Order: sequence, then structure tokens, then C-alpha cells
Amino acid sequence: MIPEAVPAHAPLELEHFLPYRLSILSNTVSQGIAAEYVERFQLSMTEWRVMTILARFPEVSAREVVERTAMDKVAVSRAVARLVEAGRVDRGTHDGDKRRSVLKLSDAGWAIHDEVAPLARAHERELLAKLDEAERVQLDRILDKLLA
Amino acid sequence: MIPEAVPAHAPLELEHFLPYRLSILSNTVSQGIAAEYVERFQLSMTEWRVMTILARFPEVSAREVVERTAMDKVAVSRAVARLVEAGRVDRGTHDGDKRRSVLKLSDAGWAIHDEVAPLARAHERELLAKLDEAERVQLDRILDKLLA
DNA sequence: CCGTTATAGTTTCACCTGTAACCATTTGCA
DNA sequence: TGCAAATGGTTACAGGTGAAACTATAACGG
Repeated sequence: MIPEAVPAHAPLELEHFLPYRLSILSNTVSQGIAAEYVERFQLSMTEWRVMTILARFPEVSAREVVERTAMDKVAVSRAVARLVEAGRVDRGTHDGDKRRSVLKLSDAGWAIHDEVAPLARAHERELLAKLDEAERVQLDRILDKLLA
Repeated sequence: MIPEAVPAHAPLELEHFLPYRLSILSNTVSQGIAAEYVERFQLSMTEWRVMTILARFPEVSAREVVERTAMDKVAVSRAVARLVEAGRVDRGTHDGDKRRSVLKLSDAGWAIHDEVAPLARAHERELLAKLDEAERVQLDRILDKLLA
């Protein structure tokens, strides 16, 4: 038996470690977009996410927002409270179930949405411009699988 | 001129919006891994990240950790402070530059590293198992490009 | 040399976040 | 019916986070 050298410890190589790379990429991208609206509209990232859901599915309850965004229910509750406070979202009560809220963008909310959405899309395009068409298709398929 | 209907507003479709999908995926994966060590070792995600850097690049300064992780310098400072406090990292001072710290894992730090690293790798394997070999190669190339 | 500027790292502050406990309402079933 | 369990949503608390200000040391330029 030849004596072994130091057992090596096998450190992770972060630069090839998928969860790490995803985290860096996601943070970079999201913060890049957020930088455009956080200051300009005093709008947090969670608030913006809620707004995008309300834009796409009007008259939903807070619970549906939670389901559709995978955000924490407390985070949604607070984001909605701030949006209502700021006059960007109208909150009503569901007929027949007084627990449920009914949320929708106000005119002011829509105005902000219509300014921010194109900025967000532009960022996405910029990101995707780094890939060729085949790669874009591949990425889409891969994300579908990983998110399933 | 035919009067237009409602101007449409063109809401983002989050479920096809790349930054959003990346964010969901990244959070799911990172939290899945963190769930394994946060409770068990009283170790935060930022502390673990610092440890992985120190495992791979012994004797670095806090600044180098910042550069390699894209983490905030304040976050690193605090994570290091807690790790030192817990006896998992030894902090020295650089010869010839008293501002710089010299960080490395202690034996206790290595022991934790050697337990957590395989768990992290197992999670990565589990995630990648959803893809076939061609897709894994594609994903790697795509991430290289997007992160460049 | 000596004063200005830059750098490594920490502290402070104001805010965001998740967990758990909570309140009000509704549902389910005995 | 009527009461326990479930559900929608908020509040309280105990951290975590980044920006900006601060301290100590080092580098630079006259």
C-alpha cells in the first residue's frame, strides 16, 4: 500500500457549477432590468412582478398572484399594499367571498406598466442577442425541462 | 378611420419571459441546496459561498472573494465575520499590506465543506438528469455566452 | 518627504425578506 | 345546524441586504 497524499478535499469548481452560474446570471439580468424602474418609478422588483400579473390577468386575487409568480404570500401582500397605497392598483372584495381580494391596475398603474414593459423586453432582446437562433430554441426547451 | 378597440397594453407574458424564468429556476435550485445545510450546520447561503471560494483558492483576501463571487462586499465582510466567529475560517493579515486579510478554512471549516460539497454536487446531478447529454452540452455553451 | 487620493474592510441605516402567529371568513361534515 | 378545520390575507418579529459613510493603511505625485 503506497501511502496517499493529502486527501484532496475535492472543492467545488464554482465556475462550472450550474446552480452557481444560474444564480449569477439571474441576478445580473434581473438587477439590470430593475435598475431601470426602481429609481425612476419608486417601484420595487416584487411590486413590478405583481403588476405584470395584473396586466395579464385582470381581476385576480392575491392568492392567484402568489400561485402565478412563485413569490411568497407575505411578499405579495406587502407589494399589493404599497401599490394600493400609491394608487397604482385598485383593490376590491370578491362578491360571495369576503376573504378574497379582487385586484386590478388603475390608470396610473397601466401608465407605468406601459412604460416599463418595453424596457424589460428590450433587456431580454439584448440578452438573447448573444445567442443565435438555434441556441435560443435550445435554451427555451432546456428551461422548460428544468422548470418542469 | 375605424375607431380602435382598447389599445391592448401588450402585457409581458411572464411564463415566456427569460429573466423571469431564470429567476424562478435559480431560486428553486439554490434554495433546494441551501435547505440541506442551513439548518444542519447553521450556515447561511452567503457563508457557504464564501467557504467554497476558500476551499478552491486558499489564502485569498476578502476582496478576492468579492471578485470571484459577484457578491456584495458588505455581505462578504459579514459572512467572513460569522465564519471566523464560529471557528470555521482563520483570518490573518497580509504581510506587507495590513489592510488585506488572508482567509482560509480551518479544520472545522474543511470538515463542513467536505460534507456539504457532495450534497451540492448531488443536487446538480439531479437537476442535470432532466436533460440528455446533448442538452447538457448546449446549456453549458449557452451559459458561457450569456455570462460573457 | 508630505499631503492627496485610492483601497480593504467595517459599521450604520433604512429597507426587504421569510417564518410563524394571527384574524376573519368560509367550508366540510357530524 | 353548529363547530372544527381550511383558506385568504395581514401583522410581528428576527434576521439579511445594499448604499453610503467611516477607519485604517497604502500608493502616488509634486
